[in-house]
Amino acid sequence: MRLSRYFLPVLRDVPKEAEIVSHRLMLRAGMIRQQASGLYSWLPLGYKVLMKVQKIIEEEQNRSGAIQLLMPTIQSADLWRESGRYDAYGKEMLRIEDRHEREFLYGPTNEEMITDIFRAYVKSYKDLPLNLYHIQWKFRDEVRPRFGTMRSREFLMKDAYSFDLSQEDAVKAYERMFVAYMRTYARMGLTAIPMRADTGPIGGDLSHEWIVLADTGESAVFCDRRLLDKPIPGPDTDFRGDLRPIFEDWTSLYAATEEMVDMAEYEAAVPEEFRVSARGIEVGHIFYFGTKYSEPMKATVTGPDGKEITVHMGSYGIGPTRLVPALIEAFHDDAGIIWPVSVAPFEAVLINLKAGDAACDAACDKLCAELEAAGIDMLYDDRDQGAGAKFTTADLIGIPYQIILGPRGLAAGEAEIKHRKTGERETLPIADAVARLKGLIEPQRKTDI
RNA sequence: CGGAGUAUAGCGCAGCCUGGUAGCGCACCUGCUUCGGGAGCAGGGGGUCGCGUGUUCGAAUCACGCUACUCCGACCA
Repeated sequence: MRLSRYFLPVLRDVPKEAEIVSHRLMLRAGMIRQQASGLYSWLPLGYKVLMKVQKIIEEEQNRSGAIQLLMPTIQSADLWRESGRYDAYGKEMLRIEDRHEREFLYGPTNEEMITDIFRAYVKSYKDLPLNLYHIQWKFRDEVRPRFGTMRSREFLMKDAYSFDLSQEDAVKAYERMFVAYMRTYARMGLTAIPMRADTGPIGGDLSHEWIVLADTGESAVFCDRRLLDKPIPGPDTDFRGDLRPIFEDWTSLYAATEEMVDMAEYEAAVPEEFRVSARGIEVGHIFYFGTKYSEPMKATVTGPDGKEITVHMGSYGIGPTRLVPALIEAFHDDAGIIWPVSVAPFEAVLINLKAGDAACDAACDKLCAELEAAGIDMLYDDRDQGAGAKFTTADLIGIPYQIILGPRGLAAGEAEIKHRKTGERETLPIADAVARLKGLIEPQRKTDI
């Protein structure tokens, strides 16, 4: 992608409304634009990151056996009356009336709708277990939206729903999602710690949320330091097998958010040298809630003995529009964002130091074409601007590798690679640049960690 | 929902107290010179001063009302 032809409205000054670093950087890097309180447009660079995050989520959901579909944003009030949540949900739910004065709502979540789909088609125990998910915009009319897309009113959420014959089976479904979540965050380069959580208005009695440690996080958390370097289950994990040992391994060490923490229990469970008391950002939340929805909504299947069985359900949420700022909170420095390769909007940026110079343009055009042909997601800064402006932009938007070529290097037959994360620079023959960048980038794509 | 605050060009701000017809930096456009860490010079374009009502000969400026947005607290992917 040639930057001169791209749409990247970077800001020199920080808009005054932005308080936390991720919000500031998303605005400065031209990733988002606020349209109203808690409502954002995703500009091309931001959207590209959002889609990379979404793709990783999809791949790991699919790997775990969940099946993707898509439900609408607008839902009928009648469905929510069946579960009793139409009245229970309160003002956070955006209620809408259509031209016929029928009542609708902009979905804050989809338990009712997925249960409706399930009960319409699934009649036999032989069709279980089943886990259906979608990635769709949600709306919750937050009292106080803030921190950019971290807490917006309209947000994208991956929500999965599991259906099982018994509590025992439902817990297995819960464990599959648990492992899928561990892998999802790891592929984005994030260290996210599963913590026992309050079940909130969704209800239920088994719940974990994943927390990324960050000073700007909204919740206080207490956990065992040994959770931070625990190895993540690999790509060969058998999701049809017994995941109990992995689940127990991860949940054996103490970790809880402020709503759930019992300080005496925490101090008893965690030796002092391993205690971590910090702030964190919630990036995912999973629940087992039994028959809370299947019971009132009559989601049943016929069992082997011919009797009706009310299914046990769980729901599993990750917010991609929150993960993007969470990633920035985790990965940035004074100069800007530092994307992990797996979610970077571009994997490398080619900086033409003297755009307009015929020889330099020709060499850069050729190198860029070769890098693209090698499968690298490239941004090509071909703008007619000073070198400083280009370096500043590249640093700000956080592209993992900068490959720098100018008249001086061209005369020597050399290009330079700058590693955004470490600041390290290496000079190498132009002819070696493609192989070198490929070698650096490919292992970091984490497509099969 | 309680408390505090802001609203003037795309962004950041000054002007308001003490009313006299709007300014600075960046960005943008043109030309020339530049080109390894946000280049220089010269010229240029762009504003219903959030909205409404009032006071006044005259309102960005004073008064009243409204709206939007932000921050702090109670709630949440």
